[in-house]
Amino acid sequence: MTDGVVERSRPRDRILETARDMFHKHGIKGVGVDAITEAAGTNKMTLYRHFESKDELIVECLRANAAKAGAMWDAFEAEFPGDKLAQLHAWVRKAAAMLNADGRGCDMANAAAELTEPDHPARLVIKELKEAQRERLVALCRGAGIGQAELLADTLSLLFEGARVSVQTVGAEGPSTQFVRMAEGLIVSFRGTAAG
Amino acid sequence: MTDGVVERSRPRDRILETARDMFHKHGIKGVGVDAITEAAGTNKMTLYRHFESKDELIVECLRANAAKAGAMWDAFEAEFPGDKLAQLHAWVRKAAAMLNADGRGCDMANAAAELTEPDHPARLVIKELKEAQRERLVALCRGAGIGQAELLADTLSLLFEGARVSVQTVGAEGPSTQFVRMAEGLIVSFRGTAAG
DNA sequence: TCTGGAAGTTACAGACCGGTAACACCCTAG
DNA sequence: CTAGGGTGTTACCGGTCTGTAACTTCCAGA
Repeated sequence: MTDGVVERSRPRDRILETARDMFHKHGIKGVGVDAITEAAGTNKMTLYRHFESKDELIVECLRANAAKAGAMWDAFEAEFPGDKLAQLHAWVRKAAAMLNADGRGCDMANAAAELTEPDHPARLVIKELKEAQRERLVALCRGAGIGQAELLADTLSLLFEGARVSVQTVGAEGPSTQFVRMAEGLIVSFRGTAAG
Repeated sequence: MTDGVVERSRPRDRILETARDMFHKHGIKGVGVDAITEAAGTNKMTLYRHFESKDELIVECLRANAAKAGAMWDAFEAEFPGDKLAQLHAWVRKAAAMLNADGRGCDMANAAAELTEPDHPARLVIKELKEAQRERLVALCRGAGIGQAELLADTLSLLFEGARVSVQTVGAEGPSTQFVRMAEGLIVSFRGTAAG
């Protein structure tokens, strides 16, 4: 499992990585700090030497997720330099792959569902990342020469978000199976009305 | 607040209604049975006389949500008898209204995010309701004379689901503002290719 | 070799959790 | 009037939660 992480790395990194994994699988309120530290091969005191509270650990985990997502966008640019349309199609493929990865939805969305306090520190991070992802998608659509770039980006964004919660509720054999078809169809449709 | 509910009704009904409200606002794991019974103007013993466990209470709350959703569909049929296309547009309007109701997403989806155990009794109820809703939407699309009824229903379904999590993460001023425009556009587009 | 800081260990505090036992009460149906 | 079921009250159980204190161990760098 996470033994590879446990083996050789700093306790802080092991805790962060283990917490990300366990929060993803079991939810935030479904995992205690004791369970995290034990799975990370360390102990609670060490956790509290590196993170001042569980809430801060949660925030750091979400930030780590954001960083990973950012790397994904960079990979699109690296694979298809300058070709924004190709990058957009790469995003569709990547999104579809995420749907089949496991039955769990987006960590950000799940965290938002669990952390209901309006002033919880995690909510700001969640909003920031989601807005950043939206801007990335808008930039791709605009760069691909699509007229109503914002509308297409928002539509694709909602579709993907919906597909992720769909796999979490009815499973991978539900409406989410049509995601690629929907997304590609929308891109074609929006490209056809580029002058709009 | 819920005082209207507390005033004159059976303890079981008060508990159920109060639990629905509190689960919706604060999440399932964010509310204890003590808080529910206190808000419902009763006590824990009475709760456990009517529900054998918190899990059963959760399931009953979700079933009550399902019943309420069913009533919504019936209202569409009552308002536009036989006119499936009008009912479909009514669904779009109703969905948009839900987005602006409060910052919380779908109770079913949120519950699925929180209750990660694969054999949790609530997961079955969630899946059943989501599938029932999908069938209702497919029936509406088919009845409206749309060729690819399943595809349109799934697309609208994912859009709505995505919009609900979007308001929960970035707020009501995010991509979800475009929901009606997207949905109406899709309906027009699918009607245009009815022969498909 | 010595030292200082990071990490591990054990125990604990205080709160909350879901769930139960025992008992007093009240209100309605007969 | 009386009997009984639904309800309220109090106290409690065992477990888990976040977070802390005090102490020991280890290891790298000077």
